[in-house]
Amino acid sequence: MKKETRKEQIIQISAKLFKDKGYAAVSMRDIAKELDIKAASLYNHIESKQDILKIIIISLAEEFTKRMTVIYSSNENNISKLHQIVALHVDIAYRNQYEMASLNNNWMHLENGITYYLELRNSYEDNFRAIINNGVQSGELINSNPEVTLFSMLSTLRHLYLWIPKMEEINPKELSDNLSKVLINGILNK
Amino acid sequence: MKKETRKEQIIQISAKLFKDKGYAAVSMRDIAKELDIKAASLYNHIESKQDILKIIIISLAEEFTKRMTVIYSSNENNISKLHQIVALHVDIAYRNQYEMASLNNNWMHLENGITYYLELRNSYEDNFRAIINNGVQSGELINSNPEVTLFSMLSTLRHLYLWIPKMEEINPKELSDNLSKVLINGILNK
DNA sequence: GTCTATAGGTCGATAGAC
DNA sequence: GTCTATCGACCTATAGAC
Repeated sequence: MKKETRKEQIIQISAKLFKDKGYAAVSMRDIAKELDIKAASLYNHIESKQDILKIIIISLAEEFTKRMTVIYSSNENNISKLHQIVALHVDIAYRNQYEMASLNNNWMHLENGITYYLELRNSYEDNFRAIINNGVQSGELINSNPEVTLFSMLSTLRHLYLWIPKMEEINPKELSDNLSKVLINGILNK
Repeated sequence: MKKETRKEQIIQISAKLFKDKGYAAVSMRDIAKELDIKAASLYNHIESKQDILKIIIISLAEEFTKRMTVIYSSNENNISKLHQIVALHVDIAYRNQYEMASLNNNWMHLENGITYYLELRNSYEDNFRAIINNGVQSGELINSNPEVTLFSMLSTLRHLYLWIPKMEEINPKELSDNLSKVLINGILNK
């Protein structure tokens, strides 16, 4: 197990604080206090408070977009792709509970990098939308409003991080299977 | 049509700004500028910045909890109650797009009133959970993990306000019907 | 890599004139 | 009901000693 660098510690504790109070309400003194150092010392490891936020959000957004592209480009059927999207979100949410909050709620505080973030998010959503539309066209999915289906699935998947801590008795595999059933069987044309 | 008081203007513009940037990132000067007055003038109409947040959140949380109690206590079957919950959220989301953001993302900044808010939210969630559990017991709903069903529905319904502005071509009735189909048919035991 | 000290700015809120 | 002026607290970030 590799030892965690000071920089990694700062990123991690910041993500936790950003989740609890939001980017703007967390001060450099708050972050430093959690690490038992003074705020000025943080600047030996990171460039600025903005720098911390950017690292948290962009690295996670890039992972989502890359893995979505892989799913979209595969040769599976569209129902199978939707199952894989659910599994993707469950996997990332379990390993990045704090970071997910910034992705959802703090991206508007990005100064440099907000355009790039929005490009990543749009690419992700476009692929998701295309899979749903293809599923409707092929008859795999019922012909209801695709935007509503997209919105419903995305809202659930993006906020998994809020509920995972409350569902301690369930493991990632079970959650993924259970969610797939709830989210997808409802839109199957059977 | 009753004329909007200055206080109502302040609440409304604050809710909009809180949605865009979050409570902590909005200053009294920001709010005042939108109304073309100085920040000091705001204090003739409201007590404090906290006061504004409390009014936004508590009034909306009370409406949710009251109307959920009515649904829960009615003599309809559980599927019908779930349809009514969807309609309730669609109705409130259309009329309170900005306020919904504070309910979801700014409640942790409440100083006085956070306990009351959490009581209202817990009461709401408990009634929702009971309807799902009753539906499972009666055989109306499939026997999957009720917490996952609750989480999935709540995540979608609580974030309607993010998508309503993007779905201009759909009206509230259509959205409610469409969402009911997507959310509920998936958990019907058929 | 941590500290103290501090620059330069913004914050919420109040006092008091008009 | 609005304004100007201002207080004291807190903010991010830097300089420079150790």
